[in-house]
Amino acid sequence: MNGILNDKISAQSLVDALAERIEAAIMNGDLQSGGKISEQALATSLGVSRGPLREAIRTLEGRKLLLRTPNIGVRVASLSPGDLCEVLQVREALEGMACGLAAANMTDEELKALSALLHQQQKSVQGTGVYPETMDFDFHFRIVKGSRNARLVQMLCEDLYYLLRVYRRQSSVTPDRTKQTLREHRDIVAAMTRRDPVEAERTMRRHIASARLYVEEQMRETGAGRNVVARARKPKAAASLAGKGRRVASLRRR
Amino acid sequence: MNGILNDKISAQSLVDALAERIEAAIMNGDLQSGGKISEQALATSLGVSRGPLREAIRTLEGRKLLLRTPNIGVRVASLSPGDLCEVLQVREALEGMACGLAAANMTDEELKALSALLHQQQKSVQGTGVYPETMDFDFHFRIVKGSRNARLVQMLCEDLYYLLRVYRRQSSVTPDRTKQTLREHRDIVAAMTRRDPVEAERTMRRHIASARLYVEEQMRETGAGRNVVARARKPKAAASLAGKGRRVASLRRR
DNA sequence: CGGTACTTGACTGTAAACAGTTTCCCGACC
DNA sequence: GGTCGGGAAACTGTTTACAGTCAAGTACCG
Repeated sequence: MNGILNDKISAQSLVDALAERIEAAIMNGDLQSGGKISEQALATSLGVSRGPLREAIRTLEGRKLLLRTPNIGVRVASLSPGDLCEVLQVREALEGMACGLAAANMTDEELKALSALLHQQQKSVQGTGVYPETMDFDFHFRIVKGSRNARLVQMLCEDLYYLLRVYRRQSSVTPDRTKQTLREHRDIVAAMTRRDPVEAERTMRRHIASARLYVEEQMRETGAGRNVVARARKPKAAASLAGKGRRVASLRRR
Repeated sequence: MNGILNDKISAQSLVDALAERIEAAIMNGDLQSGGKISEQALATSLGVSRGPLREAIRTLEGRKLLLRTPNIGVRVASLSPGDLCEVLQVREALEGMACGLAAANMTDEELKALSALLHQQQKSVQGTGVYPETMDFDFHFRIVKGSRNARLVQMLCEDLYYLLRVYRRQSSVTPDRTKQTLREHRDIVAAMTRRDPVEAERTMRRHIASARLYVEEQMRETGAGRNVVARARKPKAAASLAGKGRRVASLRRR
């Protein structure tokens, strides 16, 4: 049974492994957002049967990464700029709360480490003019975990961050707000170091709100900002998820 | 939309119907929280096969109503008071945000209707000393919808409210805070009527925080407040979910 | 009498076949 | 030539069957 599919580790159940792979495929762009997915084709392509695949789809459906229309099929969610704004509002509320809690609950060591990370970011910016995305992720991740609220952590890190990463993929709107981001991060750390939950929440919310306002600005410029992503009907994105080597599956005729 | 939670129609697919029924069974207490459930037994009991049932379970798993341990089984989530506090913190953040948005985005008519609902609550309290739970739900529901943020609506109304209802079932901690609740509702409506988003958010957060503080108070009184609900190991809660009429299935020997 | 190992049983995880519905294409009719 | 109807293919939804794994109960040995 093993050897069949789990080449790496992670995901002790096939369903979880599938969910991860599909998620990755969406990130990669192997599965176009808005595109329809054929269960059969995807199953063959991944080298599994439809049972586990359907369960994996249900999982991702719960995370709003896939959308199902009864008797029609499943398609990859496409975030319009409007949707993105909604998500960012939610994130503002949640991560603001998280930051306030973190200001109260993080240990001094954790705060020191966070401060160190901030300095790294600054150094990276001075050197290359930009800093890696993972650093930003790490920054927010640490603060959220510092809230000591498991549910908050899960909602932010497992649900929202994924969505945002998908969006970043689909429309590479990576504005050059590096300098401002850095300034805002500094304010956040400052408030947290002062152990001031109210101010910590305020600065974090402002930080995220400024990202949202940027998107809204973009929306006003480029038309009403309803779906930028094509509402593709035909594409049938299923293919090209070449299973890890076996069964290349040259289906897809037509 | 119409009723409280349109449990009338909905569920065109078997999987969705199952998810709803299991959810209801958890509310009812037919499925004890913390209890283990057997796929096979539940499937027979509901008169369906394991495929759709497993998908329904995945769905509810995503909503944190069911927990799965690989190769062991699925059990109903049991919210400890600590968990409840976490959920209430999340709700405070989200619904605070929603209320602020609603103060800006609700129409005058909607505000007027909200105010009317508040008066109904007052009248009901004057008469019976208490007002129906549905009224409270309706109140919050309208405000959340008034935020005009679909994702916020979904997270609050489809995820959190269910969880809270499950909790209310499992430990009937229904404190008599009617009077205070009413006062807080009045403050909220007042702020919204003034179209003051900041104050609206603040009052709503205070409203939810006071519920959380009450729970924390209870926790301090009744021990450390780790799981009140028994970590039942044997119960095998599956039975007694008599299928929709057909196939009553008197399995369960042993 | 207690502990350990083995056997047995049930349940989860997975795959494949079956049934119902939708959609699309082609032909006939207006 | 266009439109409407019928039929076929494909896909989703569902059921059934099989294999692997875990847990508990029992028997045997120390």
